[in-house]
Amino acid sequence: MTAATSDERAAVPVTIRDVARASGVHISTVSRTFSAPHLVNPETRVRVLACAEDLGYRPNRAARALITGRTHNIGLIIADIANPFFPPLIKAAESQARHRDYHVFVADTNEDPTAEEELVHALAKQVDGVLLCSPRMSNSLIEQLSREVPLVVVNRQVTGLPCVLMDVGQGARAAIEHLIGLGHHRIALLGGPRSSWTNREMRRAAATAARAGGAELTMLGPNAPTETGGSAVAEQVRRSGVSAVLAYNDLMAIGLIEGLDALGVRVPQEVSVVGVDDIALSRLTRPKLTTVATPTAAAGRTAVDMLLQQDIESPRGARGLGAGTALGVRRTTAQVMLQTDLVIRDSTGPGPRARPARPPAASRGPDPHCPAGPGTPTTATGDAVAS
Amino acid sequence: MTAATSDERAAVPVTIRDVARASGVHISTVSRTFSAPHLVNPETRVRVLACAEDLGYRPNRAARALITGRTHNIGLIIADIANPFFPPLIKAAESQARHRDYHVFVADTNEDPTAEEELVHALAKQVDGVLLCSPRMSNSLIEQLSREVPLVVVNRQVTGLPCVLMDVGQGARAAIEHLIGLGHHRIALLGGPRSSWTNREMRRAAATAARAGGAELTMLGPNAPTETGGSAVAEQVRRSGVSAVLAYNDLMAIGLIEGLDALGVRVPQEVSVVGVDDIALSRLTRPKLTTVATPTAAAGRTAVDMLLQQDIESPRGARGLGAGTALGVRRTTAQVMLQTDLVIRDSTGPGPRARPARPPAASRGPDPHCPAGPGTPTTATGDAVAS
DNA sequence: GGTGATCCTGCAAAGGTTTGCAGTGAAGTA
DNA sequence: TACTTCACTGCAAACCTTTGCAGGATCACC
Repeated sequence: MTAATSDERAAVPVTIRDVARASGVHISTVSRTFSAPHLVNPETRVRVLACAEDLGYRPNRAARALITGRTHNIGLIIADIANPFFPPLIKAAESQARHRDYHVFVADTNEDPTAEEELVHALAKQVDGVLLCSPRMSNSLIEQLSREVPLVVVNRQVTGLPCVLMDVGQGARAAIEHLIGLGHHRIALLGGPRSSWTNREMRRAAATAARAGGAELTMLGPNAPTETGGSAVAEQVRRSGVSAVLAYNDLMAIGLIEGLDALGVRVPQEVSVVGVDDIALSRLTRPKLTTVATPTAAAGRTAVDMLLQQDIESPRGARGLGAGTALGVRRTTAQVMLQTDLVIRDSTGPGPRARPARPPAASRGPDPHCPAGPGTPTTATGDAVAS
Repeated sequence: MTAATSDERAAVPVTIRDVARASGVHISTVSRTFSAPHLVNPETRVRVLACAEDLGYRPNRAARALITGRTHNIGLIIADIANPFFPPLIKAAESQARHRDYHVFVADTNEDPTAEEELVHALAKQVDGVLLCSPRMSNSLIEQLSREVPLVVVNRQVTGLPCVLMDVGQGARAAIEHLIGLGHHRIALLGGPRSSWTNREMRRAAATAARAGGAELTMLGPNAPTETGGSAVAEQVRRSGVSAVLAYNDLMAIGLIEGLDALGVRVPQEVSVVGVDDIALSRLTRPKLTTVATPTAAAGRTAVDMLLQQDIESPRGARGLGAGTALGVRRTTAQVMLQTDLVIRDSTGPGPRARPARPPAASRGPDPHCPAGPGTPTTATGDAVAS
C-alpha cells in the first residue's frame, strides 16, 4: 500500500503470478492462500497476503469461473424495474447475495415473455443461478429452462421447482373480511394480468371469503397492473354499484382512486378501496391506501438463499454425469410461502349499512376504524413457512 | 433442435469443441464462425451454425473474457435502488447496454461511501466499466478509482472524467421564476445532502434567480433526501413565513406537503411547493406535484453510451504500456449536460400579492395557472448538450 | 507450367486460476 | 537408526476461447 504503487497499480493488471514472484513462492501457494488458507503455512500466508495487498491484487473471477465452473454471479430477471413493487426486492436480493460474495446481474424484460426466455439463455453460462420474478412465460417453458440453469421462481408456483410465494390468498381473505366487517356487501375484485399466479390466488380466496361472509363479489378484468389500468375501470366500478373494491395491486388501486375522483366519487366515503403490495407510494397518496402488505424484501432474501442452497451441492458443469435419471442428489424443490398482512389506512371506510351511524365528513384526522393508527401499520414479518 | 437433444442439452455443458467435433472442423473455425464470420466459408459456416444450434451451444463469456480482456459487462453502482429516482435510470441503462450486447451488474451502496469504493474494487476485474450514480465519495477518490477501471459519473461533476449531468441549475431557475411570477416573494430552498453536486448547483442557481427577481431566498438544510427529511422541516417552514418552497427532490417535497398538512397548512393555498425529479409518484399524490423533470432515462442511456465509447479504443489489460503520460490515446472526458423542464401541476398557486384577485377555493378542476393543463406536462426532451 | 494472389482452415500459444499428485523436510515413533 | 506421519509447497494439466501464423487448395494470369 505504498504511495508509489497505489498510483499506477491498475495500469497493469496484477495477477497471481506477480504476487508469487514478489513473495517468492509458487503461484499455487498464492492461489491456496486465497481459496484454501488452511493449507498454507501461517508465515507464508501473511507474507503472501502482504504482497497481494501491496500490489493491489484482486482475483480474476472470470479465470476462477472457468476452472471451478462457478461464477459467483446470479441473475435477476424482472418484469419491470420501474414498477415500484420490484426495487425493494432487487435491493434485498442484491444485498443478500453480496453478503455471500455473489454479484447480481439485473435484467428487465418489459413484461415480455420472449425476452424472459432469451435472457435466461444469455445469462445461463454467466451465472450460477437465476431468480425469475413474476415471470410471464408458461410453466412448461420455465421447467424446460430450469434444466439449463438452476432457477428459483418468485411469485409463481411451478411444481417441481423451488418457489417463493406470498400468501396473497390469505391477504385477499383478510381484505374481504375487513370490508364485510365495515358493512360492505357488494364488492368488486379488480383483476390483474391473466397469466399471473397472484391473480388466480386472489380470485379464489376472495370468492371464498365473500361467500362465507354473505357478500356479493363482482369480478372485473383482466386489466393491466398499472395506474392506468386502474383508472380505466373507474366508470365500470361506478356503474357496477359496488361500495368497495379490492384491487390486484396498489398501482391499480391508486389509479382507480384517481379515476373515481375524476368522476366525483369520493374515497372512502362512497367507495372503499384496498390495494395489494404496500409499495412505499401507498403511504403517500391521499387518502393513504389500505393495502395487503407483501414481504417483498423477505422474498428477495429468501429467493437468494434458496438459490445458493441448491447450488452448493454440485459444482456445475460436472461432465460425464450420465444423463437421464441419475439416482444421485436431486435438486431441492422446497416451496416457501411468506405471510402477508392487511395494513388498514384511510382508503376504506364504513359501508352502506353502517353509513347512517357515522358522523358526516370525517375524512380528516385519525380514523376510528383504524385499529393501529395510520402511522403504525402492522408490518409483514416475512416468516418463512414451508409448504 | 431435435426433441432428443433439447431435453438433456444442459446437463452437460456444450463447448466449442463439441461443435467442432460434430461439424468436422477445427475449434478455431467454430470460434471464427461466431467472432469473425467473414473469415469462414459460407458452406462451412452454415454447417457449424446448424450443429451449434442443434447442440444448444452458447459461447462461454468467461473464457472469452479471459483472453480478450473484455467482459462485455458493466457495473452500475447506485446509492439506493429503492429511491424512486433510480429505477428508471437503471432500466434505461440496462436496456441500452443489452442492445449493445452488454450485461449489467447492479449494486446498491445504501448511501455508504465506503461501500461505493469496495464495490468498484470488487467489480473492477469483472466489468469493462462502471457507472457511478450520484456517488457520495470524494472527487479525489473517484479520480483514483478511475485509474483502476473506466468510470462514468452520473449526477456529479468530476474534472477529467466523463460525466452525465442534469441541468438542475436551469431547473431551479425556472422554478424560482415560476414562483416569482405567481407573486411569491419569500421563498425557501429545502436543501439536500451536503455532499451532493446537485444540491450545490441548485443553491447557486436559485440564489441568482431570486436576486434577479427581487425575491428573498431562505436556505434550509442540509436534510436527508427522503420523505422524512421533508416532513421534518414542515414546522420550520411554517415559522419562516415563506409562501413557497423549492425542495431538493420530489420525495422531500411530498414529505413536506404531508408535514404541512399535519400542521393544518394547505398546499398550494397557503404554501406552494416545487419538487425536483418528476418521479412517477409526483403525478399520483394530491395535490399533484409541480416539479422540475430530470431526464433520468436519457441519463442512463447516455452514460452507457459514453462508457462503451471510451471502452472501444483500448482492449483493456494491455500489458507493457509504459506508465506515466503515454502520449497515445487519451480517454475521452466529455461531459454531457441534459436539459431539465419545469412541469407545472397543482402544488403551486398564486402568492400573497396575487391572492386577493383569485377566486376562492379553486383547488379542484383545471387550474388557471397551469398553461399546459395537468394531464399534459411539458416533458423533458433529454437532448444532449456537450459542455 | 510457373508465379502470385486469395481464400479458407488448422496449429498452438496464451489468458489467470484451481487442484490432484508428488516431492520435500521435519517431527514423531519404534 | 529406520520408518511413518505430517505439514507444506511445487509441478503441470485443465477450464474454453481467441488469434497470429502458416499451410493447403484453388484460381487467374502470364
